[in-house]
Amino acid sequence: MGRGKIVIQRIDDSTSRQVTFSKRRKGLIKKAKELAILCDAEVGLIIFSSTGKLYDFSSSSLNSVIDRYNKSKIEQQQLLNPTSEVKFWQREAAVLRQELHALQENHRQIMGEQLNGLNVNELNSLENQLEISLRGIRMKKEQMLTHEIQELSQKRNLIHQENLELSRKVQRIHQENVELYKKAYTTSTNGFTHRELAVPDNESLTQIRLQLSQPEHSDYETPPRTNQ
Amino acid sequence: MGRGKIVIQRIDDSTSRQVTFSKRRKGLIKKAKELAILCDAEVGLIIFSSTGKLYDFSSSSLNSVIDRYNKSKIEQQQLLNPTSEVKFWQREAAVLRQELHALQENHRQIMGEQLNGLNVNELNSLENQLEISLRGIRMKKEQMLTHEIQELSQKRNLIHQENLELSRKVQRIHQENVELYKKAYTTSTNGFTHRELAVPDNESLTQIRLQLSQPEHSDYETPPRTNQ
DNA sequence: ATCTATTCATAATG
DNA sequence: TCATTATGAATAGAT
Repeated sequence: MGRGKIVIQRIDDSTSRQVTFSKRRKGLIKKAKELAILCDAEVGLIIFSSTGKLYDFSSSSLNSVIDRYNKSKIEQQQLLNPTSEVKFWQREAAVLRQELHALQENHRQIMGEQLNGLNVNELNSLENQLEISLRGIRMKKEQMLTHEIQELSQKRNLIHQENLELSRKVQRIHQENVELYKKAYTTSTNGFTHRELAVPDNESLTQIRLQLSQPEHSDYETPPRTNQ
Repeated sequence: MGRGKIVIQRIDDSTSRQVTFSKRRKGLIKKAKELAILCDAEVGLIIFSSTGKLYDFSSSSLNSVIDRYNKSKIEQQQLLNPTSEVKFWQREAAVLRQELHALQENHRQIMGEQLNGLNVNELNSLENQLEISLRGIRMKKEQMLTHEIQELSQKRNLIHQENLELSRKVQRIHQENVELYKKAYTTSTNGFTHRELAVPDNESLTQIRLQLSQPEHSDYETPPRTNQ
């Protein structure tokens, strides 16, 4: 790319060699930078000119890239030297790395962070996915509420039953008392006073019934939670 | 670069994020590779995908790049912590490294190893440089040869002079002998025989002269070398 | 995985 | 180093 085509071989003229070095070094570093950004890659580049001058570039820190390179090389050697256990865990790690990566990617999209690269279909699919999730969540919620309502209803019925029984009990006791009272009244010849055995009036009995049939209010403020 | 412009931020859609990661990772690694080759640089690249998978690239070995990086970082820390002696030597080393590098570059070019990147002007300049060097070398060589020739010439003259003097000496001795002979011949009345005093002929005298005028041959095989 | 309309990176140049 | 521009390369979006 230039005024003319060139063959790739050492440029003999030192001046034009230096000029070309300067231009191409700049271009190379630019492209390395772009690759790192565009493709989310980690890139390290080291250049020594023919006069020994050092130029370098790294998307992060060159030392860290070199460290990673060395580790990677060691890993590769270990893969060639197949100690089964080491190999197993390396594969395991590789698989996990992949999965993690895919998941992170998906998560970012779900969180609506990077929707730039998606077309309408993909956006629709993402929307549908989210709607399905939402529907599932709502269904679950409804189930839970329905269940809770049923439980409360049962509880209420139970309590109502108890209430009725208690009412009957009270009625019975009342009746008994009335009869005792009548008996005592008709046989008052022995001179005893019977203040303690006052006959309760109907109003009092009704109050007792009402208190029993009213459930405790606190039961509703902290409803029982179903797991999941 | 694509059907539409995109903003550089994390791609939310995981599928397209992965697709983009795959494409861009490939592109980035390709460009890192090209930079290393084209510019003679040392490059290390480490990529971890968002799922933790490791991908890497290095122009040499990632561990060596990381080591160099760590050393470089330690150096930088030491530079911030200015123990004067340490600092001094570090600067010294840096300067030397630079010089060494420049020199190596130059040397490679001079040796004609890598002329691909040079234009015609640069090639001309290199050619000129080499021609100047060559001219210098040739000049020096000529100087040396000229100097040697002069020396030899002087030597020859000297020897020729000696030769002439010796010739004259021989002539003189010959003359003396001739005269002695004549004297003896004319006064042979005492009965002595004079075999020992034979008069030498002209041919013999000439032979002696030639032998003296011819310089020793070995003098030429190991000529005297001027320093520098 | 493949294709292609677009945007982007950069080689060449001043 | 800085700015500009023509061109090839990378890649986003779609299939």
